[in-house]
Amino acid sequence: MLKDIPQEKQRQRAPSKRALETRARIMDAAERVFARSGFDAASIRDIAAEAEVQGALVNHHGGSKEELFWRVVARRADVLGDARVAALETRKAHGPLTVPAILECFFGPFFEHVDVGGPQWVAYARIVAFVSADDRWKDLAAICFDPTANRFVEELAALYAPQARSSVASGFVYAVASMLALITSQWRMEALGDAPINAADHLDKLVAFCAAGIDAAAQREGSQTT
Amino acid sequence: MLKDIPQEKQRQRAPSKRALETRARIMDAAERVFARSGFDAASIRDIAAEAEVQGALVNHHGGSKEELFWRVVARRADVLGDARVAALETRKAHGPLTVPAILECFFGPFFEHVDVGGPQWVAYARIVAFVSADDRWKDLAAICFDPTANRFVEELAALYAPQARSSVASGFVYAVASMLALITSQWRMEALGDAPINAADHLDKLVAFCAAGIDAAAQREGSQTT
DNA sequence: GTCTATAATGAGATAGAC
DNA sequence: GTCTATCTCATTATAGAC
Repeated sequence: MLKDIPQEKQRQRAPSKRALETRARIMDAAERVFARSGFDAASIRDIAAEAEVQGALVNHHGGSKEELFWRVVARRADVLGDARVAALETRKAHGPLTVPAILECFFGPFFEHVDVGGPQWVAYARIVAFVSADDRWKDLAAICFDPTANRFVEELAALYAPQARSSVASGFVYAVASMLALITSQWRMEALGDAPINAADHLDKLVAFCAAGIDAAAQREGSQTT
Repeated sequence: MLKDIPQEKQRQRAPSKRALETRARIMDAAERVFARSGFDAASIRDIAAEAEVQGALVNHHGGSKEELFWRVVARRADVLGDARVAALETRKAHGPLTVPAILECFFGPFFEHVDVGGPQWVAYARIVAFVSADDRWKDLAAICFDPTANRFVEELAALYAPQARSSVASGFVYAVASMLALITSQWRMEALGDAPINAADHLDKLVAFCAAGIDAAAQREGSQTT
């Protein structure tokens, strides 16, 4: 995926071990700072301070601020996209797919990474929410997210008549928006619901919400075939 | 609503007509610039240029950059919140409410304003998407959006058993996220769906998606009572 | 690969004339 | 209310020593 970053310079030699550690520390720091401040409010200085390195090193390892942002997003999008497609393949090998099953393959790897990877993956999720809400990152989203998204829309669309395809695509975008809302707006759900939230229930409820929604939207245009 | 803005200064005299026009022009310009750049990337200078006034006038009429942002959001949130609640009251007077009916009262006034008000309301919608995705505007969201949101969650929750309330609240947050996605990510739906989108169908599909989703999520916790 | 020092730019805000 | 001019500050990025 990194090869898709415009003007990505090809490195001539393998970086040293120390350089790799420094680089990883800078990427992680950038991820956290971008997550809490957004792209514009984040400064290279903040990132350098968070990584406990000098400012010039951030430019050295990450390139310009914008290149750094692309790298931060692409790094995890790669891993996550592969995990999602793998989950889909595995599920498919065990029997016919359903809408909830497909959504579980999309949401599941994400929440598993959040569970085991902790704050870094939550930070990534917040960044994805920023990227999705802002036209300015259209190209980034297209390169990093579209291949996986297209695959999932195709699997979903296969469950309905051809004329329902655009409804299914809309439903999938709503589902992604809902998933991101669960990450960024959990406090809001708790405030409106007058109760703290059981984390374990959340994924199930999200799947139930989106599966029913996609089915209802698709049924308006064509009948389910499986 | 403006009274809720911290440190809002009470004016001593009614502003002149010219001042009102200038002020409105500045607010509209700020709305457009904030919508396309977000808060941090927008500059007072950009806003002044967009409004065709001098930079100092923006500070004079809008206060600090952050105060200006609050004002821009609060101005429309007020109008929209009232329209939504009014739609709900009217509907309620004509018979028992349903989930789709409640959602239509929430979504409808918004899309009507977008239709008649055009670009300024679309700009507002994009700003709301930014506000919703960013923790930093929690207080702004709580003051401007929560009263209306609470009212709608209550009406929805009244259709289900008490223990379903937190599921209904989650579903409502998902619904709002989906509504914003329709504004900010329509291009994405069209790209994934391989077809341009019929604008008139969109509201219906959004309602169908969210109503089915809320019902499914709520049914996991309690049975519908009406 | 890492660091110090600094160049070059653009930001928000205000003082004070009209 | 409006405008000009400017203050003060923080930013990104790089040059060059080690």
